[in-house]
Amino acid sequence: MTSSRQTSVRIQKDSAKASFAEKVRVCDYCELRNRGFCSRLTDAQKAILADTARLVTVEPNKALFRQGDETENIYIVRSGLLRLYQRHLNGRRQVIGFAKPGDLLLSPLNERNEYSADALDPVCLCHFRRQDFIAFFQRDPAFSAALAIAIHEELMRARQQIALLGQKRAEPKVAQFLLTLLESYAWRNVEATLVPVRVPQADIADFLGMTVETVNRTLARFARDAIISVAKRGIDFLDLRRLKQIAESY
Amino acid sequence: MTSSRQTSVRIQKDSAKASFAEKVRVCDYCELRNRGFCSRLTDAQKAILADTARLVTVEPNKALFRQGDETENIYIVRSGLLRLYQRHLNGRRQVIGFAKPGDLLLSPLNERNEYSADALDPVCLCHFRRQDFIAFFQRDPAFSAALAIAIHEELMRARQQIALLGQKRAEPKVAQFLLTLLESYAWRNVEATLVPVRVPQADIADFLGMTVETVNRTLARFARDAIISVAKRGIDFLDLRRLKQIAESY
DNA sequence: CGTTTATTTGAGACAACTCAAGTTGCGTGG
DNA sequence: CCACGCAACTTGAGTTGTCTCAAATAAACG
Repeated sequence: MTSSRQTSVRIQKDSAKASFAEKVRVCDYCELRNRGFCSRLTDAQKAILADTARLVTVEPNKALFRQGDETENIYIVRSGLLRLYQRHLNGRRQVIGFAKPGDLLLSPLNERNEYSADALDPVCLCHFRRQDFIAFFQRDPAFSAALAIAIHEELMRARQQIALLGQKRAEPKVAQFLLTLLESYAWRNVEATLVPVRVPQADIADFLGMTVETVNRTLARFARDAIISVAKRGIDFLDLRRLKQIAESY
Repeated sequence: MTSSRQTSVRIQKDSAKASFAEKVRVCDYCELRNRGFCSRLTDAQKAILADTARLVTVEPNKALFRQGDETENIYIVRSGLLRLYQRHLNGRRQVIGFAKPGDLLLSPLNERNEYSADALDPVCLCHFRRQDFIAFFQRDPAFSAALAIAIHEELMRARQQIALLGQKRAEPKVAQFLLTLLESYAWRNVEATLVPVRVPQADIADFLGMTVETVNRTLARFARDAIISVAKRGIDFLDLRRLKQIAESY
């Protein structure tokens, strides 16, 4: 169980004051314009959204927002990785996922945050006032369709995790988790075999519903068998074929 | 693992041939007009939907549709209970939920069914051609908003299940499952303490990621401790307070 | 009434958990 | 620059809950 951390978000004012044309250019430069949620929007829609967008950065291990707080903002991740988690009545922490570039955080359909989010590494995000988002949502049918699709994709990811948690043995769980993690970094380079962040083992444990010790021993076994290699900067995938085998083993 | 069952759906022609006014009346009589997905629609929207709606019934233990097939229809459950499940590469079956009256089955956003559905008891549903649904979806922004909300609710239910599966011990899992099941029958009568269907233990096991034997032993323990009482017709809840205690125990 | 399917029970194995102790890495302050 | 403290990671030993395998009811179905 992690102790509660202080929220620390830095808003970049320059972006807030930029002219319309400049803001559109911010989107132009963004490598995500054709990835994730943004890719579903037309240029016109992007321009309108950019008009109300602000940039924020979050330092590693700091909170972006907390479960239960009023949902003031909706976020789109530009870079970095965040852990998303819920806390349950008995105090147990359930990590519900990891947000990567292109992901939409929080839904305008909720008044309060369904989950907390903290940064695992330096994170940069666009954010929008929920009210603006709702207004846009009600005005533009194509936009609400895009949102429906985004939520639907999140639903399918949640189902993936259900399949993962339904597994009984530790090795397939960890293997599948590692593969999913790699996938989320492979959208640029198909041959990528490096995940460039260190995901705390405690987070993996709370994601997969196991103890830290078991996660650790499983990772150690994978490392000993030269399937992966864990370094300070992240995880190297040495034997993808074998890892996939393990992931699919019952 | 259940053997594959034959799809057997009976379409009620009389409804298909009913006049516009009569169809609206079908909605009027439906006790679900203010529950679930339908409750989010205006009378005008309901009338348009009813225009393309057909009624179907499914016998117990028969399939309504199968994972991977082309999504021709979208369904709304009127009565009965269905199990929804996916089959994974290794052959494992993951029950992803149980559909109750008012629930929307399948998304027009998918070309193919994400999951299979079979009836646990006699089931009656409204169904719509996916194409009609999409057309409506694109034409009416308020309708796509309603759909987004429906998908979002499904997402939150999926997160509930994630929390459930994240649990390590068997008793809290089964207890929480039972409470959720009861809840889905308590929308009319708050004091309801009876679930009037027999959910096969194999389905519970594949839902919770445990074996039939463990599910059985856990249920037996609950019954021995007079927390529940399992009969042919369903489950009686004798000690809700105790069950909630167990559900929240770590 | 025989055949199939679902539930129940037992005994034993084993994987994951608990508890406890050590190690490593890293930032802070002397 | 080193000493210190804290948090994350690692390792070991022992326990236990769940799974596996096997077999005996009990129900459902034609």
